[in-house]
Amino acid sequence: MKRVLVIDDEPQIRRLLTISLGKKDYEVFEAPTAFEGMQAVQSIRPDIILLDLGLPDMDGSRALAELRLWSTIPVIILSVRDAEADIVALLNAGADDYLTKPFRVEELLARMNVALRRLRPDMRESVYECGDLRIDFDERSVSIEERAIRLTPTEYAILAFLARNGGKIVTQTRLLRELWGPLADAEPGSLRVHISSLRKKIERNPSQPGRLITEPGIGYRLYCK
Amino acid sequence: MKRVLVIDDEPQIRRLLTISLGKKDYEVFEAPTAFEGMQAVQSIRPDIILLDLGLPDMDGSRALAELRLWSTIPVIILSVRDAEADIVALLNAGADDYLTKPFRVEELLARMNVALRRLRPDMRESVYECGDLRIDFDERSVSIEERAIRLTPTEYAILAFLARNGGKIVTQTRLLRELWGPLADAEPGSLRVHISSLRKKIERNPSQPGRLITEPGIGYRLYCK
DNA sequence: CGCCGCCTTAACGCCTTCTTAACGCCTCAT
DNA sequence: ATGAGGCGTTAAGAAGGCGTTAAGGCGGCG
Repeated sequence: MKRVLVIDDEPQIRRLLTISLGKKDYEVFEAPTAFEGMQAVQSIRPDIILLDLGLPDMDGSRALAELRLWSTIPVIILSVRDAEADIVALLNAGADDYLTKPFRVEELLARMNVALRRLRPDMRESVYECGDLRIDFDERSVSIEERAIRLTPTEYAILAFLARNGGKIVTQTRLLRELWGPLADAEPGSLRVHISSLRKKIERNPSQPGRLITEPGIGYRLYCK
Repeated sequence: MKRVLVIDDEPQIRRLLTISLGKKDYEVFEAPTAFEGMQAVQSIRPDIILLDLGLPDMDGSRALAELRLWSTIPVIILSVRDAEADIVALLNAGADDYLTKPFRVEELLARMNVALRRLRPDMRESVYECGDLRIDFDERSVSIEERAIRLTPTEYAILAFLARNGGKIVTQTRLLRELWGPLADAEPGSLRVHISSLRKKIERNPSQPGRLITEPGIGYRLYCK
């Protein structure tokens, strides 16, 4: 569910966008003036902005320039003007796209997707953190108290799987299947060895685990202090 | 100085683009067919691609789909077709923009800037610097303590790819795909040799790497001191 | 044609990682 | 109390990954 802010002074355009975007998993917010639009950006924190150029109170390019002083939210310009100079100026001022009215709704949606798609990598949080233990799934790195821990592939796989299950109990069979695939007839013995060596690396006192907890007869879970 | 690959079968379009983009700090490469284009992406490693839809040997959307299997290089579609369905399909298939021929050159340049601007920040930096190691992506040159290092094309490709991934672990398979393309059945053995000779050039003590770190069982990463 | 630089392949040895087996501890049920 | 089974630990062996070197092939260039 993405939030989109429509800044346009024509009520019928806002209505059209509210309806058509509302059907497509967007939460739509409206602002009739640039001034109210700027305020709305602050309070609403939209994921993307649709900005009309013909606003009564402020030139669209001025509004965009001001916005770009402090925000990198994607902005798509909607305008009746089709002059190349306008388009170039707005795109260089930081707009992400420029559509000429009357625009086609499906195309607008596709172009909104493009603008949002390029944003993903920075937005995505892919770290597990719990006490002083930290797992960065992107970097594939593990650290305790800021100190990096070296794990073997299997050890990392176990820890990552338990972390992804967020403290819930994971049965042995599920872990075995996760590590060696559903077909392999995996030995529980091998798993026990990996658990042991993993504990040596992430537990203060490996003989009394504080994180990697055994649930007797069931499996294991990652306890978050 | 950015590299742009123009894939279009009409010589006059290629000529027009080569001239007008050449004036604007672009190094222009041309390919008349989708097939040659895909090969050129491999060898040239452009920063952005302009793709015509009306290619003789392959449908443009097919070409884009294949490219997107392994690459995220920005692609702008150039086409005579103006049907909404086409535009939406291409944008959803991973295109970054869509311009209808005849297009306006200034607008194209502005839209190319937008596409390049949206890249991850670390991707569009033209130099990588870390300790005494310095990589200039524009010049394709590498230096340590101000001393220039001579690297072979493959060595440079490995180092540059690791640097662009900013210290994160890069899987062997990803590195192999990056170097020899997605189709090639690449030999890990060859990669190991290149890594070895690369280390001889950039490491103080190649037998105990301080920069180009091996992550056993996974891949490599460039460690920034 | 011969030289040179680059890439690939193969061989070998080292080292990490995984597996297996043995043993001891604990818990629980009989 | 005692035996059985689950679990943790350790050590040893096997397997495979990785680094290195040398040799051969390919293409560019004088």
